Amino acid sequence: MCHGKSCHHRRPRCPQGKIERFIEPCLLLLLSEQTSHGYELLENLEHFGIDPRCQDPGQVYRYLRRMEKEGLVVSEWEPGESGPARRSYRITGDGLAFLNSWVKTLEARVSIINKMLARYHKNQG
Amino acid sequence: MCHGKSCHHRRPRCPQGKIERFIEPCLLLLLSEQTSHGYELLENLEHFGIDPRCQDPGQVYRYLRRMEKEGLVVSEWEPGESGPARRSYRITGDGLAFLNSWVKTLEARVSIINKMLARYHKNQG
DNA sequence: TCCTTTTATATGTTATATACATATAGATGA
DNA sequence: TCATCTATATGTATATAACATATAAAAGGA
Repeated sequence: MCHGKSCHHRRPRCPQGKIERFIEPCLLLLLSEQTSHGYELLENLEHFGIDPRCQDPGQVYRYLRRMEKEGLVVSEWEPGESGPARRSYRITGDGLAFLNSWVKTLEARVSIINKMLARYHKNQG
Repeated sequence: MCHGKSCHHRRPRCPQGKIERFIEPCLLLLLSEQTSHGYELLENLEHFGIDPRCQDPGQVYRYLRRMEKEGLVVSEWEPGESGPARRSYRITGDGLAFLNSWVKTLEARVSIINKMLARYHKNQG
């Protein structure tokens, strides 16, 4: 993954049109499947089509800490199997409920974008 | 529409998950269909499922001015049929091209969100 | 042993975007 | 004349994302 000091990759400039706070429901979904820690979650965001090089690692850690403060997840330190200790996160009941409401929001968003795209394509056709 | 001083409607608190700068492609799409002015565009955003009470009118005018500065649209003052003068906007070639690239971006976003939603629903099923 | 890389977490600062509030003014009609 | 509708615009605060950097344990090679 190379986020270390020696890595000089530049994250590509990511274009507009991001979904605000989208990594939040993604993290909650991953945690609804199994407990995990920041670094692993960062890698697994890739499964959602989020280029990990596009993703600011700092943001992931900040979201996790915030979600814990809000009671959506809980964490505890855990010795690393190989490597340094990790903060292991587990989703709570509130977290699951919040994920459900996020899903409704996202479905509404998709429907709005699709309405716009349909109108665009109708004009072209 | 009641945006006047005497209107005490409060815009409902709109939840997270907005698509960043989404009104920009919506405005460009509307302008690709016909020239229009800010106030009319504001009302027509409703057709995209955007609650006009959720939409800050000031944002619409700011986006129009910015897009003009960027050469995506051009404007000229026009006497109002009834009511005050309007700034009438027309889309440019650059604006049409930009709309096309926005559409690609939005299609990519939809596919990412759908991937996430599919995974969520698979877990529930 | 020293140095580099990988794994892992965290925060400071700046830039951008949105939300909220308000100012201005011409036209219309009671 | 006074309220309302139409119409455009900007000031400011807050939220979000982007960019940069700090820290440190463990693993492995020279």
